[in-house]
Amino acid sequence: MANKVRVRFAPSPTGGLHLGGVRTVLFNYLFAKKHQGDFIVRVEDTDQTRWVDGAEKYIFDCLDWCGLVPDESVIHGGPYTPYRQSERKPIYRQYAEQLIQQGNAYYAFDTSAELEAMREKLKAAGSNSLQYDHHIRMSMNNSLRLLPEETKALIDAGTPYVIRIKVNSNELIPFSDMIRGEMEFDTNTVDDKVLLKADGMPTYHLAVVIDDYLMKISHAFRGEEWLPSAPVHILLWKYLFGLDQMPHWAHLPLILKPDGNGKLSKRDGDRLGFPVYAMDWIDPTSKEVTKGFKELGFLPEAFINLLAVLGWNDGTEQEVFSLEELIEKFSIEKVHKGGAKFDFEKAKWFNQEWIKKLPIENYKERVKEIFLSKGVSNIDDNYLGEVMNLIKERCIVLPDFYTQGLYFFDSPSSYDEASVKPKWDEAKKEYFNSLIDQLNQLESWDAISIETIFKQIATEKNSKVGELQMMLRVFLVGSKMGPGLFIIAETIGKINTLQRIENALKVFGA
RNA sequence: GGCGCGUUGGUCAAGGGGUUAAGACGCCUCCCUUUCACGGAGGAGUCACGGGUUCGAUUCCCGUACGUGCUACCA
Repeated sequence: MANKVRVRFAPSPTGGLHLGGVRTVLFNYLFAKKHQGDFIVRVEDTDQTRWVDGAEKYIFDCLDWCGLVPDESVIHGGPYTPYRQSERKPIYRQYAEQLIQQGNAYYAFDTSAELEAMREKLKAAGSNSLQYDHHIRMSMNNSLRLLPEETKALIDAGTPYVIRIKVNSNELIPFSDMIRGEMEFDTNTVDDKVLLKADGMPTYHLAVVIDDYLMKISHAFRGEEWLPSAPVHILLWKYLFGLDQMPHWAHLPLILKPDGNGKLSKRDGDRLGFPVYAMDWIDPTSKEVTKGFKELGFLPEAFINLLAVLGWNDGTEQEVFSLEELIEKFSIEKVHKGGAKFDFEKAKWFNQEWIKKLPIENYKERVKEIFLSKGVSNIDDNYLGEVMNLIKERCIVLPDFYTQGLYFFDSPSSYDEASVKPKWDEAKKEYFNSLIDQLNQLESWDAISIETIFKQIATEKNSKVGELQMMLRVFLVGSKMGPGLFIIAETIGKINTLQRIENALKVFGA
């Protein structure tokens, strides 16, 4: 395993891709790229009952959006095809049988009713453990207790069975984690996990070990929720391929709910009003849409950035990192051990930073689509670019370009009357009428010239410039918002400016 | 219940036996702007608790509490 760095992300196609999932991908990816290694995506679809149509494609779409491109996968190909576990089904049984030959596994014929009865019995007896383990396996319906010919007869008769690992009692399993350091598990607390299900599919436990071996995975990153089953995987490595072949493990901390009590779930996003999935996920049966970061107007650069610093930092004060910087600076040793609560406010801040940082060309098309979808047509690309540069520092998510910039495309549909009316009088009216006259004669339409005239008339009429500016702003924009007043006038052009002042005069006029 | 993992401000976090315990988000005040932002200057707010070890613990050790994960023929 001292060879090439090879890591894998192993999602189950069961629905939307969660924040935590993307972060796992990201850490895998960063580690691989930092060490000139390979990033593999293997689809773990061994549970046919949970398989969801479209989920696999959706996962790859998300990775694509994030810019985390696999080197090998179901759709990218590679030397270890197939990369979908359901298509590798025949491989697993052979290893399960090998374990039985070696005495490290056994056939179990217990029905789910029998298993339940066993657990009830243990519970009634006040047992601390409800597990299928060395305490009870000799009283269950399996090949350990049955005579060989009885087992054979059951199998020949087509009785459904599973294959379980046989975990020896009183063994200590040392385990080294790149993030958590040295640990030890007591096999007395580990149960005889099912390795091969009755339908012939492997469980996760068997499949990861075999595929990680076959695909020559050197480092395995996964969520902390897998830590308790690590001893099963280690035992499997020991029995099947040897511990020296085993990848280095790293168990990532969990991303928790902002308000405490558990790991972040899709439900929390719905409840608290923020996305949890990378992209919109449409449930194929219910058609229910779960909003994603992308559709809410996040930039992939920001999304990656915010995920990277949730549980990791480089020890400096830097917080804004590009993917390239992350690859360069990432180190697994600096990943936190404790879980982190997700903070949507901070997430938005990252997006704002990236909107300001990136050239608008990076996201202009997406902004254009937003305007189009809101019914603003005939958008000139150069004009849109001008507008975007003017307002980008007041946008947090992409749709803000619409709310912050609509007046560059349409005249105000209403005015902030409360700001204007109390100060409106004949003198103001007179002022704006001469402003119209003077602007009409203005030859070069630029912010400085407009401002010069604006102030010149104010001085002549002995009026307060500030108050007039506020009014002109309301006339042009509709409310007290936006960048420099005269640059707005310059941008929307002479005709629009004069038109808007006249419109406003009609409203506030007499 | 059992087993695992964790615990620095409201949140993300740096740090690590002796420090005024960084920084960021959020919040508050002020400046800039007769707008909204951006930007700038300030402010409030923290080492879970109890024992050790030590001249000295936020830092090391042990407990406790709390949080969290697992305890499926799900991953």
